[in-house]
Amino acid sequence: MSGDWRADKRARTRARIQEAALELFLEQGFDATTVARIAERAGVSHMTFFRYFPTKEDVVLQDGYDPMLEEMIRSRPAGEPPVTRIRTAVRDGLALVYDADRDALLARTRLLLSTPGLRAGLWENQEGTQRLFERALGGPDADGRSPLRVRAAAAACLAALVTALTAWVEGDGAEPLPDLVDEAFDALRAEFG
Amino acid sequence: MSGDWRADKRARTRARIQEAALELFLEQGFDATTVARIAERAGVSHMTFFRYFPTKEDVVLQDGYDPMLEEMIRSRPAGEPPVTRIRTAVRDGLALVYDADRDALLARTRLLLSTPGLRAGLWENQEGTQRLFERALGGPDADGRSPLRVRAAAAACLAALVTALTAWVEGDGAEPLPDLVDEAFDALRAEFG
DNA sequence: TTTTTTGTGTTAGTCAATAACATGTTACTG
DNA sequence: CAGTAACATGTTATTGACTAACACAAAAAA
Repeated sequence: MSGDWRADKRARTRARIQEAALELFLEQGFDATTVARIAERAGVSHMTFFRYFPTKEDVVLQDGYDPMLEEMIRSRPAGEPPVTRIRTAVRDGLALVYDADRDALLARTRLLLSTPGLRAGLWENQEGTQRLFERALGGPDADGRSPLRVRAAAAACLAALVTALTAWVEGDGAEPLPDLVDEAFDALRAEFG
Repeated sequence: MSGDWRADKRARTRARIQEAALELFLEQGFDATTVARIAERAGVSHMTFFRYFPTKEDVVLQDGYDPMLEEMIRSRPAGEPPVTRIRTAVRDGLALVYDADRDALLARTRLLLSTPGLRAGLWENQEGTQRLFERALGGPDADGRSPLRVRAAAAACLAALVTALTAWVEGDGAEPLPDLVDEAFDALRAEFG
């Protein structure tokens, strides 16, 4: 088989570029770091960089959390109200990353939220997450929910998630992230109930 | 006084650039239109373009709706629940633009939502709108609402607004926009109640 | 009139992103 | 094993957004 070999190498090159980029971004800031410099540190040419990541922003934006989130939503009891399933899955999924990698998550999220260019890309990137929520809301037990209703609820869940992340970063990670997620979802229940 | 004369001329130049840009964007698409071409049609140099708009995206993104929205929120009865005030203000404010300028609003919104670069900038731009909602929620009668709760609710309102706009564009403007805003807010009440 | 302010143009530059083409390296095939 | 196809990477050149430096003109203020 050939794929194994190549896929492995590809994955390693990809990781090397991503690490080099994150280091440089944290050292000098996103805007002050050129793609050429990242490529240099990763030991590749700037063209190779763009073959792995379509834009400079994507090096930071691509997190692979969606599959895990989807799994966590699926594993929730079927009877639960959809929004609750999403809420719990988000809280517990984030808790996993939080426990394993708190500091890295904090640094990356701070970078993401404090750099205008990256913030903008964030929402673009989370279109995937929104559709994931829509599937959870409009799936099997979508009792008469209109598409608009499904989308509005999914967008609100995403808003809660991002709000929690923002508050977490602004408090410098003092409060436990999962608690903030809970608070954000509670806020929507209280305000829209 | 000097300012009057100058301010007028500035405003006219600004409007000329914005019109030229919108025309070209609708004719050829956002990406296919260069700043140089916009400047040419507006009769200015490309440097002048950037003196009026910091980025190419800002020509489309800058709508001046926030002051009107703020006024409409303020003019709501004080006893009303904050989310209802926002909801009504958004619906009625949008209805004003809708009645006066439906086709232009549709074209501009479609352009905004269908161009990746502009979509990304949308959220960045609406940070102002979100803070406006936060003022409405956390203002005088913020009975024990935590900052996080205020922000989560404001973000959800914004999500409802954008969801309604998206649905409106996707349906090619068939449904009246104000109705969609109502539906989106109803969805949140139903889903989070 | 002189001086300063303000708006604009010109020119030259940086940097992200794309395209075209060359090269080396690994995998298949006879 | 020779040869060829497939793939990853590099080199070079180009476009286009955006910035900085400096020059110039016209109107405002002195």
